[in-house]
Amino acid sequence: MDIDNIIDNIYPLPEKSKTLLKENIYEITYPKAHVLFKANRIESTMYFIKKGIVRAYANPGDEEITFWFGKEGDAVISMKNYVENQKGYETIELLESCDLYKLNTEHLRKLFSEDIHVANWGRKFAEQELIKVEERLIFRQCRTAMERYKELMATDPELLQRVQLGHIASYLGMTQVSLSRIRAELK
Amino acid sequence: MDIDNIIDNIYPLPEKSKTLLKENIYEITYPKAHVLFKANRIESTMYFIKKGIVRAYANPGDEEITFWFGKEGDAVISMKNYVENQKGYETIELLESCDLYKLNTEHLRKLFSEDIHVANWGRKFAEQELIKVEERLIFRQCRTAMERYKELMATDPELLQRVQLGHIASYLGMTQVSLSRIRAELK
DNA sequence: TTAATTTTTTATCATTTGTAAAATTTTTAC
DNA sequence: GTAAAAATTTTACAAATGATAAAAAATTAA
Repeated sequence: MDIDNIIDNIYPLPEKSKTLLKENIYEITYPKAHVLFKANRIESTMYFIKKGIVRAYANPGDEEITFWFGKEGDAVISMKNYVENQKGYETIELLESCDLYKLNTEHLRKLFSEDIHVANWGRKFAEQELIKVEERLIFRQCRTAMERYKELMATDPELLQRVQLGHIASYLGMTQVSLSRIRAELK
Repeated sequence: MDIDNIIDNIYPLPEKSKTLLKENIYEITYPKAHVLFKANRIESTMYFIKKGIVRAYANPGDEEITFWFGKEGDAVISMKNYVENQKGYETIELLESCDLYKLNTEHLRKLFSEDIHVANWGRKFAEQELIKVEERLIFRQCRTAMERYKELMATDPELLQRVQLGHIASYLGMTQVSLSRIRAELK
Protein backbone atom coordinates (compact mmCIF):
# COMPACT_ATOMS: atom_id res chain seq x y z
CA MET A 1 0.00 0.00 0.00
CA ASP A 2 1.49 3.35 -1.01
CA ILE A 3 2.05 6.32 1.26
CA ASP A 4 -0.65 8.55 -0.21
CA ASN A 5 -3.29 5.94 0.46
CA ILE A 6 -2.01 5.32 3.96
CA ILE A 7 -2.08 9.01 4.83
CA ASP A 8 -5.48 9.65 3.32
CA ASN A 9 -7.04 6.59 4.94
CA ILE A 10 -6.23 8.08 8.31
CA TYR A 11 -7.53 11.54 7.50
CA PRO A 12 -7.53 13.30 4.13
CA LEU A 13 -5.06 16.18 4.18
CA PRO A 14 -5.08 19.32 2.02
CA GLU A 15 -2.31 19.19 -0.58
CA LYS A 16 -0.09 21.68 1.20
CA SER A 17 -0.17 19.86 4.54
CA LYS A 18 0.37 16.55 2.84
CA THR A 19 3.46 17.87 1.14
CA LEU A 20 4.81 19.05 4.49
CA LEU A 21 4.21 15.63 5.97
CA LYS A 22 5.70 13.75 3.05
CA GLU A 23 8.89 15.82 3.08
CA ASN A 24 9.67 13.94 6.22
CA ILE A 25 9.06 10.43 4.91
CA TYR A 26 11.32 8.14 2.94
CA GLU A 27 11.25 4.53 1.83
CA ILE A 28 13.46 1.82 3.20
CA THR A 29 13.65 -1.97 2.94
CA TYR A 30 14.81 -4.30 5.71
CA PRO A 31 15.29 -8.09 5.68
CA LYS A 32 13.30 -10.60 7.70
CA ALA A 33 14.21 -10.63 11.41
CA HIS A 34 15.41 -7.04 11.40
CA VAL A 35 14.45 -5.26 14.62
CA LEU A 36 12.72 -1.89 14.23
CA PHE A 37 12.33 -1.10 17.93
CA LYS A 38 14.16 -2.57 20.89
CA ALA A 39 12.55 -2.48 24.33
CA ASN A 40 13.89 0.10 26.80
CA ARG A 41 15.19 2.49 24.19
CA ILE A 42 14.16 5.97 23.22
CA GLU A 43 13.69 6.27 19.47
CA SER A 44 12.25 9.03 17.36
CA THR A 45 11.04 7.14 14.37
CA MET A 46 7.86 5.56 13.21
CA TYR A 47 7.04 3.50 10.14
CA PHE A 48 4.23 2.61 7.82
CA ILE A 49 4.24 -0.78 6.17
CA LYS A 50 4.20 -0.73 2.39
CA LYS A 51 4.71 -4.45 2.15
CA GLY A 52 5.39 -7.18 4.72
CA ILE A 53 4.41 -8.19 8.22
CA VAL A 54 5.85 -7.45 11.67
CA ARG A 55 5.16 -8.35 15.28
CA ALA A 56 5.46 -6.53 18.58
CA TYR A 57 6.21 -8.32 21.80
CA ALA A 58 6.78 -7.40 25.39
CA ASN A 59 9.00 -9.34 27.70
CA PRO A 60 7.95 -9.06 31.32
CA GLY A 61 10.22 -11.59 33.01
CA ASP A 62 11.38 -13.92 30.28
CA GLU A 63 8.42 -15.17 28.35
CA GLU A 64 7.81 -13.20 25.15
CA ILE A 65 4.28 -11.91 24.89
CA THR A 66 3.27 -11.14 21.33
CA PHE A 67 0.55 -8.53 21.48
CA TRP A 68 0.38 -7.06 17.99
CA PHE A 69 0.88 -7.90 14.33
CA GLY A 70 1.17 -5.21 11.69
CA LYS A 71 0.83 -5.61 7.95
CA GLU A 72 0.35 -3.62 4.76
CA GLY A 73 -1.04 -0.18 5.55
CA ASP A 74 -0.43 -0.37 9.29
CA ALA A 75 1.58 2.10 11.30
CA VAL A 76 4.45 0.77 13.39
CA ILE A 77 5.18 2.73 16.52
CA SER A 78 6.59 2.08 19.93
CA MET A 79 3.80 3.51 22.05
CA LYS A 80 5.75 5.16 24.88
CA ASN A 81 8.25 6.39 22.33
CA TYR A 82 5.66 7.92 20.11
CA VAL A 83 3.43 9.42 22.77
CA GLU A 84 5.77 10.38 25.58
CA ASN A 85 9.21 10.28 24.07
CA GLN A 86 10.14 7.70 26.68
CA LYS A 87 11.61 4.19 26.70
CA GLY A 88 9.38 1.70 24.93
CA TYR A 89 8.30 -1.57 26.52
CA GLU A 90 8.11 -3.49 23.25
CA THR A 91 10.41 -5.01 20.72
CA ILE A 92 9.21 -4.99 17.12
CA GLU A 93 10.73 -7.33 14.56
CA LEU A 94 10.07 -8.11 10.93
CA LEU A 95 8.51 -11.49 10.20
CA GLU A 96 9.11 -11.03 6.48
CA SER A 97 11.36 -8.79 4.46
CA CYS A 98 9.53 -5.45 4.49
CA ASP A 99 9.24 -2.28 2.44
CA LEU A 100 8.63 0.55 4.88
CA TYR A 101 7.99 4.25 4.97
CA LYS A 102 10.07 5.80 7.71
CA LEU A 103 9.46 9.12 9.40
CA ASN A 104 10.92 11.15 12.20
CA THR A 105 8.54 11.76 15.09
CA GLU A 106 10.27 14.91 16.30
CA HIS A 107 9.66 16.49 12.95
CA LEU A 108 6.10 15.21 13.11
CA ARG A 109 5.58 16.83 16.51
CA LYS A 110 6.79 20.10 15.06
CA LEU A 111 4.17 19.84 12.32
CA PHE A 112 1.51 19.09 14.93
CA SER A 113 2.21 22.41 16.58
CA GLU A 114 2.29 24.36 13.33
CA ASP A 115 -0.39 22.94 11.06
CA ILE A 116 -3.93 22.32 12.29
CA HIS A 117 -4.60 19.77 9.54
CA VAL A 118 -1.62 17.68 10.51
CA ALA A 119 -2.63 18.05 14.17
CA ASN A 120 -6.03 16.62 13.32
CA TRP A 121 -4.44 13.94 11.22
CA GLY A 122 -2.40 12.95 14.28
CA ARG A 123 -5.51 13.04 16.40
CA LYS A 124 -7.39 10.76 14.01
CA PHE A 125 -4.44 8.41 13.85
CA ALA A 126 -4.38 8.01 17.64
CA GLU A 127 -8.16 7.65 17.78
CA GLN A 128 -8.21 4.92 15.17
CA GLU A 129 -5.44 3.01 16.91
CA LEU A 130 -7.37 3.42 20.13
CA ILE A 131 -10.47 1.72 18.76
CA LYS A 132 -8.41 -1.13 17.36
CA VAL A 133 -6.65 -1.77 20.67
CA GLU A 134 -9.82 -1.57 22.74
CA GLU A 135 -11.58 -4.02 20.45
CA ARG A 136 -8.67 -6.42 20.78
CA LEU A 137 -8.78 -6.04 24.54
CA ILE A 138 -12.45 -6.99 24.66
CA PHE A 139 -12.07 -9.78 22.12
CA ARG A 140 -9.23 -11.22 24.16
CA GLN A 141 -11.59 -11.54 27.09
CA CYS A 142 -13.76 -13.97 25.11
CA ARG A 143 -14.14 -17.17 27.03
CA THR A 144 -12.20 -20.19 25.88
CA ALA A 145 -9.00 -20.67 23.93
CA MET A 146 -11.04 -22.45 21.26
CA GLU A 147 -13.33 -19.46 20.85
CA ARG A 148 -10.41 -17.09 20.57
CA TYR A 149 -8.84 -19.21 17.85
CA LYS A 150 -12.11 -19.52 15.93
CA GLU A 151 -12.62 -15.77 16.15
CA LEU A 152 -9.18 -15.15 14.71
CA MET A 153 -9.83 -17.63 11.90
CA ALA A 154 -13.00 -15.74 11.09
CA THR A 155 -11.64 -12.21 11.28
CA ASP A 156 -8.09 -12.58 10.02
CA PRO A 157 -7.44 -15.93 8.32
CA GLU A 158 -4.56 -14.40 6.38
CA LEU A 159 -2.59 -13.99 9.60
CA LEU A 160 -2.61 -17.74 10.15
CA GLN A 161 -1.01 -18.20 6.74
CA ARG A 162 1.71 -15.64 7.24
CA VAL A 163 2.74 -16.00 10.87
CA GLN A 164 4.14 -19.02 12.65
CA LEU A 165 1.87 -20.68 15.16
CA GLY A 166 4.06 -20.07 18.17
CA HIS A 167 3.52 -16.35 17.77
CA ILE A 168 -0.19 -16.80 17.09
CA ALA A 169 -0.51 -18.85 20.27
CA SER A 170 1.12 -16.13 22.34
CA TYR A 171 -1.05 -13.50 20.67
CA LEU A 172 -4.14 -15.50 21.61
CA GLY A 173 -2.96 -15.96 25.18
CA MET A 174 -2.36 -19.70 25.15
CA THR A 175 0.55 -22.10 24.81
CA GLN A 176 1.63 -23.51 21.51
CA VAL A 177 0.64 -26.97 22.69
CA SER A 178 -2.84 -25.72 23.47
CA LEU A 179 -3.16 -24.16 20.04
CA SER A 180 -1.96 -27.31 18.37
CA ARG A 181 -4.50 -29.35 20.32
CA ILE A 182 -7.28 -26.99 19.29
CA ARG A 183 -6.29 -27.14 15.65
CA ALA A 184 -6.27 -30.94 15.75
CA GLU A 185 -9.74 -30.94 17.26
CA LEU A 186 -11.10 -28.76 14.44
CA LYS A 187 -9.86 -31.05 11.64
CA MET B 1 -10.53 16.49 40.67
CA ASP B 2 -11.63 19.78 39.12
CA ILE B 3 -12.03 20.47 35.42
CA ASP B 4 -9.06 22.82 35.07
CA ASN B 5 -6.72 20.18 36.41
CA ILE B 6 -8.26 17.51 34.23
CA ILE B 7 -7.90 19.61 31.09
CA ASP B 8 -4.36 20.71 31.86
CA ASN B 9 -3.20 17.23 32.77
CA ILE B 10 -4.05 16.13 29.26
CA TYR B 11 -2.38 19.08 27.55
CA PRO B 12 -2.01 22.63 28.84
CA LEU B 13 -4.18 24.96 26.80
CA PRO B 14 -3.74 28.72 26.26
CA GLU B 15 -6.37 30.67 28.17
CA LYS B 16 -8.41 31.53 25.11
CA SER B 17 -8.67 27.94 23.89
CA LYS B 18 -9.45 26.72 27.36
CA THR B 19 -12.30 29.18 27.62
CA LEU B 20 -13.70 27.91 24.32
CA LEU B 21 -13.51 24.36 25.57
CA LYS B 22 -15.03 25.12 28.95
CA GLU B 23 -17.99 26.97 27.44
CA ASN B 24 -19.13 23.56 26.40
CA ILE B 25 -18.78 21.81 29.76
CA TYR B 26 -21.14 21.71 32.71
CA GLU B 27 -21.36 19.84 35.97
CA ILE B 28 -23.91 17.18 36.75
CA THR B 29 -24.47 14.62 39.50
CA TYR B 30 -26.03 11.19 39.03
CA PRO B 31 -26.88 8.50 41.59
CA LYS B 32 -25.28 5.08 41.87
CA ALA B 33 -26.41 2.67 39.11
CA HIS B 34 -27.24 5.45 36.67
CA VAL B 35 -26.30 4.47 33.11
CA LEU B 36 -24.20 6.99 31.17
CA PHE B 37 -23.96 5.05 27.91
CA LYS B 38 -26.12 2.21 26.67
CA ALA B 39 -24.70 -0.23 24.12
CA ASN B 40 -25.90 0.12 20.52
CA ARG B 41 -26.79 3.77 20.76
CA ILE B 42 -25.33 6.83 19.15
CA GLU B 43 -24.61 9.52 21.72
CA SER B 44 -22.77 12.78 21.44
CA THR B 45 -21.60 13.28 24.97
CA MET B 46 -18.54 12.53 26.99
CA TYR B 47 -17.78 13.02 30.66
CA PHE B 48 -14.93 13.61 33.05
CA ILE B 49 -15.19 12.24 36.55
CA LYS B 50 -14.92 14.82 39.29
CA LYS B 51 -15.80 12.32 41.97
CA GLY B 52 -16.88 8.68 41.90
CA ILE B 53 -16.22 5.46 40.04
CA VAL B 54 -17.77 3.84 36.97
CA ARG B 55 -17.40 0.69 34.93
CA ALA B 56 -17.74 -0.15 31.26
CA TYR B 57 -18.91 -3.54 30.10
CA ALA B 58 -19.65 -5.20 26.80
CA ASN B 59 -22.19 -7.93 26.12
CA PRO B 60 -25.12 -6.57 28.13
CA GLY B 61 -27.81 -9.20 28.55
CA ASP B 62 -25.54 -12.12 27.84
CA GLU B 63 -22.41 -12.58 29.85
CA GLU B 64 -21.24 -9.13 30.92
CA ILE B 65 -17.57 -8.47 30.27
CA THR B 66 -16.22 -5.65 32.41
CA PHE B 67 -13.24 -4.15 30.58
CA TRP B 68 -12.70 -0.75 32.16
CA PHE B 69 -13.06 1.16 35.42
CA GLY B 70 -12.93 4.92 35.55
CA LYS B 71 -12.40 7.11 38.59
CA GLU B 72 -11.53 10.68 39.60
CA GLY B 73 -9.85 12.51 36.74
CA ASP B 74 -10.70 9.92 34.10
CA ALA B 75 -12.57 10.61 30.89
CA VAL B 76 -15.67 8.54 30.18
CA ILE B 77 -16.37 7.94 26.52
CA SER B 78 -18.03 5.33 24.41
CA MET B 79 -15.23 4.63 21.97
CA LYS B 80 -17.15 4.16 18.70
CA ASN B 81 -19.35 7.05 19.67
CA TYR B 82 -16.50 9.37 20.35
CA VAL B 83 -14.28 8.41 17.44
CA GLU B 84 -16.65 7.46 14.65
CA ASN B 85 -20.00 8.81 15.74
CA GLN B 86 -21.34 5.28 15.54
CA LYS B 87 -23.18 2.89 17.85
CA GLY B 88 -21.14 2.00 20.90
CA TYR B 89 -20.51 -1.57 22.01
CA GLU B 90 -20.33 -0.79 25.71
CA THR B 91 -22.62 0.10 28.55
CA ILE B 92 -21.20 2.38 31.22
CA GLU B 93 -22.78 2.57 34.65
CA LEU B 94 -22.00 4.36 37.88
CA LEU B 95 -20.76 2.18 40.73
CA GLU B 96 -21.07 5.11 43.15
CA SER B 97 -22.97 8.34 43.06
CA CYS B 98 -20.81 10.56 40.81
CA ASP B 99 -20.09 14.23 40.19
CA LEU B 100 -19.35 14.57 36.50
CA TYR B 101 -18.34 17.15 33.93
CA LYS B 102 -20.39 16.67 30.81
CA LEU B 103 -19.56 17.88 27.34
CA ASN B 104 -20.94 17.64 23.85
CA THR B 105 -18.69 15.85 21.37
CA GLU B 106 -20.14 17.54 18.29
CA HIS B 107 -19.19 20.88 19.70
CA LEU B 108 -15.79 19.45 20.55
CA ARG B 109 -15.30 18.26 16.96
CA LYS B 110 -16.08 21.74 15.76
CA LEU B 111 -13.37 23.13 18.03
CA PHE B 112 -10.93 20.53 16.71
CA SER B 113 -11.36 21.92 13.22
CA GLU B 114 -11.10 25.54 14.28
CA ASP B 115 -8.48 25.76 17.00
CA ILE B 116 -5.09 24.09 16.65
CA HIS B 117 -4.55 24.04 20.41
CA VAL B 118 -7.77 22.18 21.01
CA ALA B 119 -6.91 19.87 18.11
CA ASN B 120 -3.63 19.02 19.82
CA TRP B 121 -5.41 18.66 23.13
CA GLY B 122 -7.68 16.08 21.45
CA ARG B 123 -4.67 14.37 19.96
CA LYS B 124 -2.95 14.14 23.32
CA PHE B 125 -6.12 12.85 24.91
CA ALA B 126 -6.41 10.02 22.38
CA GLU B 127 -2.71 9.23 22.65
CA GLN B 128 -2.82 8.98 26.43
CA GLU B 129 -5.87 6.74 26.33
CA LEU B 130 -4.05 4.64 23.75
CA ILE B 131 -1.12 3.98 26.05
CA LYS B 132 -3.43 3.05 28.90
CA VAL B 133 -5.40 0.59 26.78
CA GLU B 134 -2.31 -1.03 25.29
CA GLU B 135 -0.80 -1.47 28.73
CA ARG B 136 -3.99 -3.10 29.93
CA LEU B 137 -3.97 -5.38 26.91
CA ILE B 138 -0.45 -6.58 27.67
CA PHE B 139 -1.13 -6.88 31.37
CA ARG B 140 -4.20 -8.98 30.64
CA GLN B 141 -1.98 -11.43 28.80
CA CYS B 142 -0.20 -12.30 32.05
CA ARG B 143 -0.22 -16.04 32.31
CA THR B 144 -2.14 -17.23 35.34
CA ALA B 145 -5.20 -15.86 37.08
CA MET B 146 -3.13 -15.57 40.26
CA GLU B 147 -0.54 -13.41 38.51
CA ARG B 148 -3.20 -11.11 37.12
CA TYR B 149 -4.74 -10.65 40.55
CA LYS B 150 -1.39 -9.96 42.17
CA GLU B 151 -0.58 -7.45 39.47
CA LEU B 152 -3.83 -5.60 40.12
CA MET B 153 -3.19 -5.61 43.87
CA ALA B 154 0.20 -4.05 43.20
CA THR B 155 -0.85 -1.44 40.67
CA ASP B 156 -4.32 -0.43 41.84
CA PRO B 157 -5.15 -1.66 45.34
CA GLU B 158 -7.75 1.08 45.74
CA LEU B 159 -9.90 -0.52 43.06
CA LEU B 160 -10.26 -3.65 45.17
CA GLN B 161 -11.68 -1.52 47.97
CA ARG B 162 -14.18 0.36 45.87
CA VAL B 163 -15.48 -2.22 43.42
CA GLN B 164 -17.31 -5.48 44.12
CA LEU B 165 -15.36 -8.63 43.41
CA GLY B 166 -17.69 -9.94 40.75
CA HIS B 167 -16.77 -7.02 38.54
CA ILE B 168 -13.09 -7.34 39.39
CA ALA B 169 -13.19 -11.01 38.46
CA SER B 170 -14.69 -10.23 35.06
CA TYR B 171 -12.14 -7.46 34.54
CA LEU B 172 -9.35 -9.94 35.28
CA GLY B 173 -10.82 -12.55 32.96
CA MET B 174 -11.81 -15.17 35.49
CA THR B 175 -14.92 -16.33 37.34
CA GLN B 176 -15.91 -14.89 40.66
CA VAL B 177 -15.39 -18.30 42.26
CA SER B 178 -11.85 -18.44 40.88
CA LEU B 179 -11.07 -15.02 42.27
CA SER B 180 -12.44 -15.97 45.66
CA ARG B 181 -10.29 -19.11 45.67
CA ILE B 182 -7.20 -17.10 44.80
CA ARG B 183 -7.91 -14.59 47.54
CA ALA B 184 -8.32 -17.38 50.07
CA GLU B 185 -5.00 -18.87 48.99
CA LEU B 186 -3.20 -15.58 49.58
CA LYS B 187 -4.38 -15.17 53.16
C1' DT C 1 -34.00 -3.83 64.44
C1' DT C 2 -35.45 -7.66 61.38
C1' DA C 3 -36.11 -9.53 56.97
C1' DA C 4 -34.84 -9.63 52.31
C1' DT C 5 -31.43 -9.29 49.00
C1' DT C 6 -26.94 -9.35 47.30
C1' DT C 7 -22.26 -10.68 47.53
C1' DT C 8 -18.67 -13.73 48.79
C1' DT C 9 -16.89 -18.07 50.14
C1' DT C 10 -16.60 -23.07 50.26
C1' DA C 11 -16.92 -27.66 48.40
C1' DT C 12 -17.20 -31.03 44.75
C1' DC C 13 -16.40 -32.68 40.33
C1' DA C 14 -15.62 -32.01 35.26
C1' DT C 15 -13.01 -29.75 31.87
C1' DT C 16 -9.45 -27.04 30.10
C1' DT C 17 -4.89 -25.72 29.89
C1' DG C 18 0.06 -26.11 31.07
C1' DT C 19 4.54 -28.75 31.35
C1' DA C 20 7.77 -31.81 29.63
C1' DA C 21 9.57 -34.78 26.37
C1' DA C 22 9.49 -37.24 22.17
C1' DA C 23 8.05 -37.71 17.28
C1' DT C 24 7.19 -35.56 13.08
C1' DT C 25 7.28 -32.07 9.65
C1' DT C 26 9.14 -27.96 7.59
C1' DT C 27 12.69 -24.70 6.75
C1' DT C 28 17.40 -23.26 6.29
C1' DA C 29 22.20 -23.52 5.14
C1' DC C 30 25.74 -25.61 2.83
C1' DG D 1 20.26 -32.94 -2.32
C1' DT D 2 21.52 -33.60 2.39
C1' DA D 3 22.28 -32.46 7.06
C1' DA D 4 21.17 -29.44 10.67
C1' DA D 5 18.06 -26.47 12.80
C1' DA D 6 13.62 -24.80 13.74
C1' DA D 7 8.80 -25.29 14.08
C1' DT D 8 4.83 -28.06 14.90
C1' DT D 9 2.35 -31.87 16.58
C1' DT D 10 1.56 -35.59 19.71
C1' DT D 11 1.42 -37.91 24.10
C1' DA D 12 1.02 -38.47 29.06
C1' DC D 13 0.40 -36.48 33.21
C1' DA D 14 -0.19 -32.53 36.54
C1' DA D 15 -2.13 -28.24 37.73
C1' DA D 16 -5.35 -24.60 37.13
C1' DT D 17 -9.78 -23.08 36.23
C1' DG D 18 -14.75 -23.51 35.36
C1' DA D 19 -19.57 -25.05 36.52
C1' DT D 20 -22.70 -25.86 39.86
C1' DA D 21 -24.80 -25.83 44.24
C1' DA D 22 -25.18 -24.37 48.69
C1' DA D 23 -23.69 -22.06 52.89
C1' DA D 24 -21.95 -17.98 55.07
C1' DA D 25 -21.38 -13.16 55.32
C1' DA D 26 -22.37 -8.58 54.21
C1' DT D 27 -25.36 -5.07 52.64
C1' DT D 28 -29.75 -2.89 51.85
C1' DA D 29 -34.51 -1.89 52.64
C1' DA D 30 -38.69 -1.85 55.27
